[in-house]
Amino acid sequence: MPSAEEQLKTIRRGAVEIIDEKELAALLEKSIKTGKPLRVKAGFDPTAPDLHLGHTVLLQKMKQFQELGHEAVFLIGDFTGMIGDPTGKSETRRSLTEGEVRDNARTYLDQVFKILDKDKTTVVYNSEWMKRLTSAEMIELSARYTVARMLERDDFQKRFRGNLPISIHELLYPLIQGYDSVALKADVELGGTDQKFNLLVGRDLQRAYGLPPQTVLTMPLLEGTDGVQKMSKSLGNTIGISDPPKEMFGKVMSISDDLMWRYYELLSDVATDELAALRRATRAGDLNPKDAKVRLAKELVARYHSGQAAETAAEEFDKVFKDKNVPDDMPTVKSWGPEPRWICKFLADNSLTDSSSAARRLIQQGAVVVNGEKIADVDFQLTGNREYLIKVGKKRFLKISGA
RNA sequence: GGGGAGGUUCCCGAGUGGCCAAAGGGAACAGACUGUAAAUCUGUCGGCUUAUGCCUUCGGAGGUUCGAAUCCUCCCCUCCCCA
Repeated sequence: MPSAEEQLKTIRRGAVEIIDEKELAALLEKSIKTGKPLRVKAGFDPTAPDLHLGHTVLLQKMKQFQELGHEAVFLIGDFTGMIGDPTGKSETRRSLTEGEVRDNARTYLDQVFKILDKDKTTVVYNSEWMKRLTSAEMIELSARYTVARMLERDDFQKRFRGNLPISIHELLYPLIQGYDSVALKADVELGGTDQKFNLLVGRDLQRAYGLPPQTVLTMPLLEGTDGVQKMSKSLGNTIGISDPPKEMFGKVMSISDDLMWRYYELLSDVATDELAALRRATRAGDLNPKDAKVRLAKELVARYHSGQAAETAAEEFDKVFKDKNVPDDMPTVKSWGPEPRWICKFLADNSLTDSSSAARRLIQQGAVVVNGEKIADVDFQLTGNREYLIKVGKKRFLKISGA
């Protein structure tokens, strides 16, 4: 096991806040001395079935703990999921049914082990202990926290002041999440910055139950491909971890350079020192930022697909965009009888464009290339029994194979 | 229960009888520039075989009118205030 100082360096990477870093250092020292790993907990709300890179920031941090020899406890908040985390919500969230929660939890686990080491991860469901908690115990738990402290939370406070409803069960959410830390005797809990309040409740409750308080480590919310807003499905700026290799590669390549470094820091396995070197080299002009980006894109594609898929995606990418060639694998349709076909309709029928009107506009914009020649005539006819290679914009290709 | 505001094209949002396929912004797409970068600039952005043309669209259903997103009736939904 590396020294406490070395471990801290890794742990600090990308972190927004560590409460309290001195405590954590002490925990690490102790763990080294006793040979007992720390229990590092992170809870996941099984409400979102589609994971994207934003969700993996925490997993990445968990993995680092794992590699340092600690115990990763992956908590599925199946019980709390039925409440719905009120964090950042301006209104009561719909509760999920048990079935929905179970299904979501399963997809989570399928994806999670692409990052975490399955053999070194403890998976727990908080329904395990929460379902057994008696009403009396629940009341006892509630007695350890006050309404005033709950209302310190920004979102609750705003709603309270704004005379918006706060259901009682929403107040229970942080309490239960905190109780999870009690039940698990967690040493460290990881969470996004938006989770800070909940994480701190865990600390308080552990103290209230006579346990040593956990260290809280918050990670930033990853910016989406636009580089500004947090990655979220509703903003359409996500890179999904089940995106196909080419798409994932392309999306990573199109992020800005600044964002690239952010992704490196939060998502990559490239060691912190090496990363700093990469950055220096780029700034000094010794390394083309594009090459740094390729490396990142390859790493991510390899993680969620395979090394082979990453290589292929990279090759295709250069082929299409750098050398402006055509990709190896592109959709192909068979040619037809002798009669000519109007290109606009053809493009629409083969979903290269949304409609023939759209195709017409694209032609007018000079975006349609047939067999290497830019088409200018919106009336262009494709002849039957002939081979064609059609390109629409930079990314859409279609091959018509001869008869 | 009472009072008020509102539902517009992918999203936000203007439009209150014809000049509206509907301002503006965002997203998206295309072109230029590049490192497929990002940023920027330009253009497109309901559909229709080719259109000073036709069709569909402004919560839903009817109605008034030569003509409605705009007026009327009923219905559905959302939000706010009071109780």
